[in-house]
Amino acid sequence: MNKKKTSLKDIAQKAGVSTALVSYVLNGKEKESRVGEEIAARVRQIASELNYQPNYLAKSLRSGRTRTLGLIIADISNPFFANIARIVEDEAKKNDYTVIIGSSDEDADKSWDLINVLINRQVDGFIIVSSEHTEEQIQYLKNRNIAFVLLDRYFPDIDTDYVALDNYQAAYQAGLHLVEGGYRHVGFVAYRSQLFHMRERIRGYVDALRGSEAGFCPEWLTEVEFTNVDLEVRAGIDLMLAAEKPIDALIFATYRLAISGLKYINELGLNVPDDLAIVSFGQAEAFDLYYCPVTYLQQPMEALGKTSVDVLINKLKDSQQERKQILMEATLIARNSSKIKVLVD
Amino acid sequence: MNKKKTSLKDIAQKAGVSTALVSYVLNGKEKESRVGEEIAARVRQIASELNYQPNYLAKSLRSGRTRTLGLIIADISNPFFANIARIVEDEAKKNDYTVIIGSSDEDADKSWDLINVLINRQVDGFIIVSSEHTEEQIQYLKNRNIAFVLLDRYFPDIDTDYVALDNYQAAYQAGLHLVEGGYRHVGFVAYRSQLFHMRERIRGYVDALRGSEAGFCPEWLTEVEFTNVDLEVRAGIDLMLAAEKPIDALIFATYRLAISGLKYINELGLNVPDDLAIVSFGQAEAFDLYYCPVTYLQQPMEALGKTSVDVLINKLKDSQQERKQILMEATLIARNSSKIKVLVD
DNA sequence: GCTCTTTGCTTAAACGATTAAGCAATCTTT
DNA sequence: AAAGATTGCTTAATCGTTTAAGCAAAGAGC
Repeated sequence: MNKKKTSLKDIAQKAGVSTALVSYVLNGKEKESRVGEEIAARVRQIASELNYQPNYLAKSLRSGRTRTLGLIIADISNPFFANIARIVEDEAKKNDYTVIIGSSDEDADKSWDLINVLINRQVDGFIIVSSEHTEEQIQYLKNRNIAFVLLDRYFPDIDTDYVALDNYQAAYQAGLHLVEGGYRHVGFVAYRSQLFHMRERIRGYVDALRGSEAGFCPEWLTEVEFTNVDLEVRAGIDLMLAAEKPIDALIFATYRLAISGLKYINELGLNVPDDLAIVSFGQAEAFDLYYCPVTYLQQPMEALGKTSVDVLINKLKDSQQERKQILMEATLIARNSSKIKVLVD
Repeated sequence: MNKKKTSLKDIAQKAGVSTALVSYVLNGKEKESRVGEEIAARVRQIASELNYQPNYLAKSLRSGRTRTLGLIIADISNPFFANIARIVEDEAKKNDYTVIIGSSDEDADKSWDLINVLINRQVDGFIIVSSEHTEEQIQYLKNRNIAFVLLDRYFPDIDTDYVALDNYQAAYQAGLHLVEGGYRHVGFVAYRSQLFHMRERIRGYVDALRGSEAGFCPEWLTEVEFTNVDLEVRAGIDLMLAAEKPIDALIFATYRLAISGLKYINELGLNVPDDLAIVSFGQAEAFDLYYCPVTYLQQPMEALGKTSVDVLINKLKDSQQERKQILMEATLIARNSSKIKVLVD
């Protein structure tokens, strides 16, 4: 029943030496500090007897580094972020870092809160999936000289390190895939957001359609609020189906949107892909279970997560590191939901 | 460009007072410590000018409490745990606690590592979803007098606080539901594990069938390894379908198993529920997307997560708290995958 | 035998906060 | 006016570690 944690002092007392000596021994600095062999052995012996575990608080206070990273995401219960979080956790652990995760719910105020709490807890650096209207926060971190790297989303107008997807090419690829598969009226469901990654996805989609025979029609683009996904997705799909030129294919800009939309398409009794072809961003087990496996844009999750950690840790080691602005490509995994259309005419 | 963080000392210097005074003021102890009004105002003024943010490391080192909880789960990328994690995070934050999450991958060694890392980081207490063969770790925490509460899984032979599901009644309920729906040969896919919650699920299922006309047949029970889910689920389903009395309904003991199993059932071209009825533990968006909405056992996630945090925090406030051993009930959400069978004979 | 180096340890400051104890100066009381 | 109480602050110890600096004893060099 060890009531109290054992400290350096306890070991020092029991060994009849100073805490400095114990510290040297337990940190493997015996050589540099010329510690006697027998005494070193005895210290180690006593340390293990007392089951000594160093207090990281004290270490950190002294060293000024906590070996802790803050990870700010929208919502850990969203599978995309949960996956990212797991990869970040593992990569951090490999480098002896611990991660503290915070969910911002895409809310700028909550994001501020999280950043402040984590700064107070002295994290060494941040990995941030930015929410809308958080440019100010990013600027603040830059000014305060706090290390961070943006993940998945970045601000083109702020010079920062980032690791993200090439969203334009991903969306373009999705649009092209459908057009080449014989679909002419391709809809797109996105979030109503000024976040660059979302604008890029929309831009990629629009460009792909503009390059097609049928062109792009604004009626085919639906933008929904973060806070009211289910209702607005339904309304959007209704509109796109009732348009002058009704859509025969639909791209979802995120996994969440796809889940919501596919449920509704089920309810409507529409047949995928005959009535409506589907492509979605982000992989998900759910897509495998769908009666018609869903074509999706596979993001290099592992690479995104690992790279962001590595970029950050390198920056912590050497603050003079050059800017790292990394874009990765998505891979389109074609399945039945977007199979080549058999033309009737 | 504040290069350095501002500390109490900086404020004290600028105000021409001692750090003690500053500490009293900023902690609202002016009354008890009889601090002059103007000087208090000045200190506050300077603190906000310098954008003072207290160093939690120092606070914690002094107070012996970090206001940090460790949450140990199997895998944050599993939606069940991700959900739990989010709820725990929110409830903790309400009480001014921060959570550090660690994924053990159901591996006892990794679990030990996590516990040790978090102890070194001086977390105030743990919320633990135990992996198999971690009884020793739990006993260690008890002996060291470290606060913790078990979540979702517990060990009947170790006296601890816990918050979990009544797994026996949940599985029993699932079995009964299918039997009453006219299914006679009900299979069960579980993990091969000595973990009590899994044994209870199996026991509940077996008892439900034993109480039915057709009784229970060992061939209908498949247990698969954590590490080889996909292959063993397939093999198990093959066996249960080829049994002397082939199954006409199937219960999955977890969400992961269901995803794996449903994929295979799709591949086999079996029709749910006509060829095979389905009930699964755990809700998931994926179940909504399935062509035939899946009947599932809804766990009171919110209550589980919140209660575990509350139990732990109460224990931290008052270590003499009595044992809290809380079992919650699952709700069966009946959908088409288990609809009442139209008997042919 | 005297200085110089090396060996093997200790002392003490520092990280940033909290807080019990102490000490003048002023105010109250009788 | 003397004693006691109150006010408004400071001093210094403390939490557990690290690490530069110091110091005594032993060994080396001449």
